[in-house]
Amino acid sequence: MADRESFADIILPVPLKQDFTYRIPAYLVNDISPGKRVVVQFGVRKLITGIVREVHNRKPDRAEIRDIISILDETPVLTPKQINFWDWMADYYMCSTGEVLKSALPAGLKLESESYIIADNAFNLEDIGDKRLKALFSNILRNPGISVKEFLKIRENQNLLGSLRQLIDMGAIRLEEVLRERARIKRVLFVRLKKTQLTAKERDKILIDLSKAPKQSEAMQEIFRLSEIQEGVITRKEIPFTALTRKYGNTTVNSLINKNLIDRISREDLTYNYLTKELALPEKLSQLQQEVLDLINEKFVRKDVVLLHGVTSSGKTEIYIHLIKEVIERGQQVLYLLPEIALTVQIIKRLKRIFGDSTGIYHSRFSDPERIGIYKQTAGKDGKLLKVILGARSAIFLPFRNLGLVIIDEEHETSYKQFDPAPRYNARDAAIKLAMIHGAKVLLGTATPSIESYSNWLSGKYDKVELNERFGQIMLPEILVSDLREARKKRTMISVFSPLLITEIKNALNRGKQVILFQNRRGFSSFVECDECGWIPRCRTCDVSLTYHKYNNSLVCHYCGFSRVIPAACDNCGSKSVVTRGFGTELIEEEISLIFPGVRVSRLDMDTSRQKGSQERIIEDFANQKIDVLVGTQMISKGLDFDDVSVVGIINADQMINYPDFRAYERSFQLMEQVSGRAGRKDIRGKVIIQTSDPGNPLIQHVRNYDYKSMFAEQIRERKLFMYPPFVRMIKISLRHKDISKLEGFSNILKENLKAVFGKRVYGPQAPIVGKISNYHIKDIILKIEKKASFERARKLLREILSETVIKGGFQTGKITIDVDPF
DNA sequence: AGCACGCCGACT
DNA sequence: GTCGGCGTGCTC
Repeated sequence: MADRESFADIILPVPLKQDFTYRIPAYLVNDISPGKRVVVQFGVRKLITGIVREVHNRKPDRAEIRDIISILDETPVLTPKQINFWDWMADYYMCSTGEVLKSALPAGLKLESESYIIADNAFNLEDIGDKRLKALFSNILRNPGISVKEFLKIRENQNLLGSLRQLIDMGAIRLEEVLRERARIKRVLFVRLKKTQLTAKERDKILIDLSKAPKQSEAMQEIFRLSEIQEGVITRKEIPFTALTRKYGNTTVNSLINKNLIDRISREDLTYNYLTKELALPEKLSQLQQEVLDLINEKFVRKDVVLLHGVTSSGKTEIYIHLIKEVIERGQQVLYLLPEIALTVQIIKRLKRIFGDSTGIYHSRFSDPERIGIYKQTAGKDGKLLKVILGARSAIFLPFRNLGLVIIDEEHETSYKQFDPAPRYNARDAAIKLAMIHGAKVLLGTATPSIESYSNWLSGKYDKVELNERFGQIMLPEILVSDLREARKKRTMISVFSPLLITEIKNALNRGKQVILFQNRRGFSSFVECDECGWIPRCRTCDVSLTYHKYNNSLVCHYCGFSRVIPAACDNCGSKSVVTRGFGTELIEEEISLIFPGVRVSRLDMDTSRQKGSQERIIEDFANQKIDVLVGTQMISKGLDFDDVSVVGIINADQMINYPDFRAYERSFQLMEQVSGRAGRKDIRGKVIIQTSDPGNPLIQHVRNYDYKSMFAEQIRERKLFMYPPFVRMIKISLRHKDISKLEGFSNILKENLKAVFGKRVYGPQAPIVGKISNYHIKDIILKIEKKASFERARKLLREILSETVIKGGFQTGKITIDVDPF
């Protein structure tokens, strides 16, 4: 080995921009390579895992360089393409590579040490003079091998760190860093024939030998049956151990093992990856679908990104399936992204039925071992290479070996954007970058394109294919508008329902059809108010009114979690008439069962689907006609196909349209069109009833006419006028401080410094809608950078100004977050 | 982000 | 006197 010292630049999971250079001890030099995980000491004692970026001989110019403690991987967990992708993400979304690491790796691959208290048994308790320390030490002796965290917990988090320090100084105890145990991977047992292949002759001999043990012979025949038989030759296959023991008993199977006929092996439990034994062929495409598929392939020759604009229920998924098939037949991998809420059992089953075990599912509801399994198999480890990955936004971080196609379904969905913590990335945009790194193609699918993607087509950056017919010529539902103002004036409202909606619900139920009611707000009501003086209970530490939750009769702050029981009387005037205002899904559900007694009504929102499997259960019950009316938030708008829904009611369209955000208009259109798409199937034309106080609103007309183009034209005019995307790129800088005057002072200094460079591109500082959260006051500054200007340069300048201003402006106690392309 | 250190006010 | 709150600085 070379006599020069070796070093490695390590990416550590901390929000610091640089890598950290450690020395590679001689005994590790041959094993280390970029992309592997290593254990290093960081700070005073903490041990953490980092990722090797580069191995080199350049000795850093600093006094202390620590050694790498150990290498965790035999083969890299990270490909060079991933490191490239991480760097891009950190740069574009203005965070550290370490923060990307935190989001990107499944939890089980990120180890952190914990401190354990080790008592010196030789130490004499009586040597401690201080009574308190003595008590503490004897407490430690009673809890051998306890972690500091645990110990603090049993001592009810009293601040004992100082006292522990004293005990360490006198030599009574010491702390030991222990890496948290790796995520335990479940293993399952299999048996298989001892020999790889058996001829018919060998098989018969075995059975003759076993003739005196009928039970064993029977089991052996079963094993033959479950193996692969071709022209009399038996090729061994792995057969679940428990399946055999259950049938033939433990001793029988063990005897076969002892007779050296079969082997028992243990494998990682990959049950989540097996499913269908029999694979189905993709459905035959309609002529129109086939034309669209051909067109997409044609467009891919010239453009890397194609937008598939297809109305709801036009059979986009089937087109995806055919496209996926083509790509994997070329030996490449496919990433199929869906918003979390659309990743339902329905779509998973559909894909697994076609692509079987080569399909991997990756999203937050899966356990850590499962995710690690998918992670490894995306790279082709564990003896298996996944071809199709169906996943939510974090699936973009998987170690693809040879990505050929990325499908981003429901590309307009806002949930592709990660809000907190950093990196605040948009998985749609990041996936396009990922595809570029791999030289892969991208298909964006949606019934209601985002304004950004549609204008990217107009500008020639993307290409576009349209699909304007629903599959099987089902008609788009008829959309009716119900004027709430008029109904209120005439006093014909029944609770929150207009007479038109009530009539349509009644008709549908009488015909044995189902109803979906959409309200994009969960809970019972949004807040309570004193009818006498107008007093509204608010959160003490956040600048919001408290939300009423009926099930536990409490008022809750949705920002910090503070809750109190609902007051019997007004805090302000003492009046007993404290009433609820606004409403959510919970109230609608209750009203329906009051107005239509005996009707089976259920609710699908975050509150009812928090438990694992409950979402699936509700959807299944509705699909199986066990529910008549389903009330839901936007969760019901995605990827669900029901055959017997004839009426969809949008309870309050104004709430969406008037939301103070520049995307509210676009978003309302998308939501209403998507929800409408749930109505009408085989035989009947569905009906959608939109309740609004503003029936003349052009947006309502566009929704009615399924007129995307007019909506787009109108919206793009406004975006241009008021300088919003896609004409500019925005960066939101959020400043938070407990001291409002410090916050105001600093935000003004920052604004001035930014203006000196960015001029009129700086907007704010302005308090957001919720101006205070958990006692932290908030101010936002927005930068709007024109499309034609260099965004890279803008980010660089911003970084410089920020670090300079923070140091000079005394804002070290404040918090700053940066959100690029915010929502 | 954690974590340790060090400086000040509130209690036994 | 000491506890513990929080501001400050550092991490190869």
